[in-house]
Amino acid sequence: MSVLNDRSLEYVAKYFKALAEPMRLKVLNALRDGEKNVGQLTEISGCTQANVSKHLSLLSQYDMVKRESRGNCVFYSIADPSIYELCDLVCGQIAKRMIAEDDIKRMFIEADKLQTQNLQLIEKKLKVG
Amino acid sequence: MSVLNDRSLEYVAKYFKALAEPMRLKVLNALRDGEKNVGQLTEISGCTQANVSKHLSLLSQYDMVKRESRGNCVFYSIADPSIYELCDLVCGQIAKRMIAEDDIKRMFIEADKLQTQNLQLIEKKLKVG
DNA sequence: GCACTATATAGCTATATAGTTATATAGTCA
DNA sequence: TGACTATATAACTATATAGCTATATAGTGC
Repeated sequence: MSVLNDRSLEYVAKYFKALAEPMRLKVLNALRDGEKNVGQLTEISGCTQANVSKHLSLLSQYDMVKRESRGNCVFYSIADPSIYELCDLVCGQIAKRMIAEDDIKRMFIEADKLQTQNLQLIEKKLKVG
Repeated sequence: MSVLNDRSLEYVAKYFKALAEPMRLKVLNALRDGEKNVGQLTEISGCTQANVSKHLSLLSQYDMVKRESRGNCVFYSIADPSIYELCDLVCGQIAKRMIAEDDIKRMFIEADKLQTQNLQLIEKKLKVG
């Protein structure tokens, strides 16, 4: 990075920007266990198909995902596994930051499991109360 | 990343977003060789002092930089060296992408040197013409 | 106290883009 | 061909923020 000029910095920044949207991370995350078509990704992401298409278009612009149309479906898969390295580095950093922050620490350790347990607890309390 | 819920994805996205601005990358890059005060960083970045302060504030919010005031100066330094790991990973990816793209390939190899040479060539031509 | 320097913040404008709905495009199958 | 499905794009709105200028805050030295 020491020899990067302004134009290169812009390029690196744009690459990070591609990873700086929760919805795109969600899509990338969904592709961890193999290719999926736009319809599947739309269902997983919970937003509109148009929006997913737009995000996928941007991700493929940066060669992060690979596009392959079969029949009248289009399948996307991870083209650049180093994306996950990036994400894991960030997660590690964030986790470290959170050691002292009890209220959000839980986010990273089996967060979804805890969520489910909490929901069950709330349901129980509602039944009792 | 596989167990991250929506809230966590937002958090990771925000972290990437902090790195997704050329000016902030420039500041972080300037801190590679040790701490600098706001005045120095203002000079290096080439933008207003107010803007630099705002970027530094955001970077310290994510524990990327460390703030230390001495006298009536405030010195900033890198708090989290893994930022450079991230940047290098991205640079590696981008460099790989560019092998086939001749027009922007030069960006990464002694880009600044080439820029200087070009400027000198232009100056020469202007003197001749 | 006052003058001076360094940094941070407030208020503003301009721009980028995530999300939407509606529509266009491309493939399949009758 | 036409009806249908899947994906991409167009046009728009709302929001976030990078940048600016002006001002506030905090430290130093008289």
